[in-house]
Amino acid sequence: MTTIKDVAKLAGVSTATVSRVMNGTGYVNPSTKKKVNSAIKQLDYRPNDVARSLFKGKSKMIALFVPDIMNPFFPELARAVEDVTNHHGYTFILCNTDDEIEKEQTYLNALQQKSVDGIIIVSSTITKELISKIKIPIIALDRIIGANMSSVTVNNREGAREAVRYLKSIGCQRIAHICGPDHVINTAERMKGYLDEVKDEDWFLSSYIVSGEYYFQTATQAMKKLLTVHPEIDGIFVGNDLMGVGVLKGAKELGIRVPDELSVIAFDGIMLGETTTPSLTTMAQPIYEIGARAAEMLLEQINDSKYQSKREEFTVQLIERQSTRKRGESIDR
Amino acid sequence: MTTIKDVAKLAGVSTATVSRVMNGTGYVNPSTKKKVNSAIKQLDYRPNDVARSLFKGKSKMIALFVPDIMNPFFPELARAVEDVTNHHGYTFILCNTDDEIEKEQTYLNALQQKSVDGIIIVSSTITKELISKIKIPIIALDRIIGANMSSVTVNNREGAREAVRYLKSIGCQRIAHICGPDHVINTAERMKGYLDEVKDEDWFLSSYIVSGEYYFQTATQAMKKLLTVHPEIDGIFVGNDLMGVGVLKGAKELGIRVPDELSVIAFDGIMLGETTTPSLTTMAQPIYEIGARAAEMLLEQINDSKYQSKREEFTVQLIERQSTRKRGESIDR
DNA sequence: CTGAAAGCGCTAACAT
DNA sequence: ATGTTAGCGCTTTCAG
Repeated sequence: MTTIKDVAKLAGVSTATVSRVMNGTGYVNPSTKKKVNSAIKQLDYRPNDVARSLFKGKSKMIALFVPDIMNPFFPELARAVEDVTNHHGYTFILCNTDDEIEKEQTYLNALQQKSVDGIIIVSSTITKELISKIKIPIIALDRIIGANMSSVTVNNREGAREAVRYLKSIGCQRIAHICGPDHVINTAERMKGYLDEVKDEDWFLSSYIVSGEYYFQTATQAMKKLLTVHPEIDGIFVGNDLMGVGVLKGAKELGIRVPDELSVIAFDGIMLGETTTPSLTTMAQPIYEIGARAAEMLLEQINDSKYQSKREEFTVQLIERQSTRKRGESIDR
Repeated sequence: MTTIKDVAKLAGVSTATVSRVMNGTGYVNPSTKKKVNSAIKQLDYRPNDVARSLFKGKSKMIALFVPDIMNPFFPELARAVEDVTNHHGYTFILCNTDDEIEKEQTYLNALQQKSVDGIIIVSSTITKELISKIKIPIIALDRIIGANMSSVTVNNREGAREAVRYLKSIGCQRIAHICGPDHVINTAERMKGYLDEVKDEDWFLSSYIVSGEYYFQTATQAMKKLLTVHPEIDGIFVGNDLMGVGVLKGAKELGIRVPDELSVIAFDGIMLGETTTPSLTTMAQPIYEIGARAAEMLLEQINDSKYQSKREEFTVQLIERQSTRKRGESIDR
């Protein structure tokens, strides 16, 4: 490996000078600068980032924690974070935590020991105590963690309300909800939104709410059980798209026609929802934007000593596709 | 940040001794070991990995290059690599290259400067020259890169043949192929397999082969155009599952019933293929296994100075689902 | 404008 | 069995 010394020797200057031209710090005579640059080129020299990191205590790396990389929502999010961070010269590290606090703990330690500059976290299990022990900048994404840390989220509750209102507006009379896992804050928020709209309806039953655990297969099962017990259900608001697709699958298996007999709306707006037939109506999050915004905020926090933590909330947007239709409207396919 | 010096001071020993107990190298008196360990605990000391890396020239990090993180195949693969590497105490870095050689180049440099210990690469664009400049261990995954580097792949050609033979065996008379992008070696292999089985059939036309570029939407378009021009087609072998789902979508839009009028088989075996209705018959790769195996090989190569490069090929397996059915068989749904 | 030298935190000879 | 010391490759005072 060629080092700064080799360059210095070849250019006939000191290592300090080489460092100066590399970093553009301090004055250096144009002619020596030329010599140095040509030496660098000649040797195809690249500075050792590890040595740099050791000196600076920074690594030019940032990490993203996601609970489930197999849920397409997270690759889309990761993609955004990666784009932004790369663009600013950072190396991006993706960590899959399975929403297990032990894995989060392990990653947190490992990354800290590597002088990672900042972390974006999607987590429901991580605790404030754990975070407070970490001195590096952290941003919460998709789910608020608490404490006074910055976060980027969407209006889950209002989005859920909108979804349910939409179902009502197209004539659904019995609306159920397939929710996510208990411990996820989004689950609670979206459920609140659902309840806001249905709890005073005379048809509402608490057994209209079942959990699909944010998994495809679990949602299929849950949906089938639900519709078997409650065949009167004609609309379902599903907690995320992955489960929404599971519900579509369950309907097919039950011989229930979507959207003719049952309207389904979900949440997230991932590409998966466009692949099915019928395609999935959904409350779409601006996935790329929130990922990108979180990355930008993290970079601000890293580079600005007097950064103030803030919470930003984005709005979800209804995307009507084929899994919902006004009651009684004709089938034109 | 607490350093080894702090620990040494508190324990009343030298930093060398602390280092020795941490690493379990050399002799150290049980009683001093105790003192050191308690000092470590008391200070909640964690060694600085950057300093370690600088000294050792190794970072305990390994990276995986994938061409498209939005294709669910790659998260599944990444998951496997991550599991294995974490299990061995390595930090895992996922790099999305978009199959662009510039991004690969950039990542390669960045990672090398960070003393990354090894890289697993899924790439069609990377060149032998680029690789040969890198001195760190590299393994090719999913696609052979050439040179004499280790690789983990599947029997694409034979798998493709099997897929087409299966289509024939259930009575398909006109079998088309939606292939991936030109530059991907898998595309070529799978196409060869297809051609092996159909090129001598009197019905075969070269216009039965169209590209879906490994994208969902492109495949949908390609499929619709194909079936419009060639309505006689009754079987399609699709280059991967993502496109397979696109083909299913296209069929729905065209009003072609799958599998009654058209049988569709794809390649990969990702979870996405189970989410659709009909679910997708496919030649399933052992995704997790090949990812895990590549990771293991990389670790071998990192730790074994006399490692011999090798190529391992796994077998794909037919998974019959709902997108294929024997001609003339009754519909029981 | 440039060089000498200290030091980031750790490990591995080399002494003792 | 333990301490001393010389780096790993880089950056940044501090001199000149």
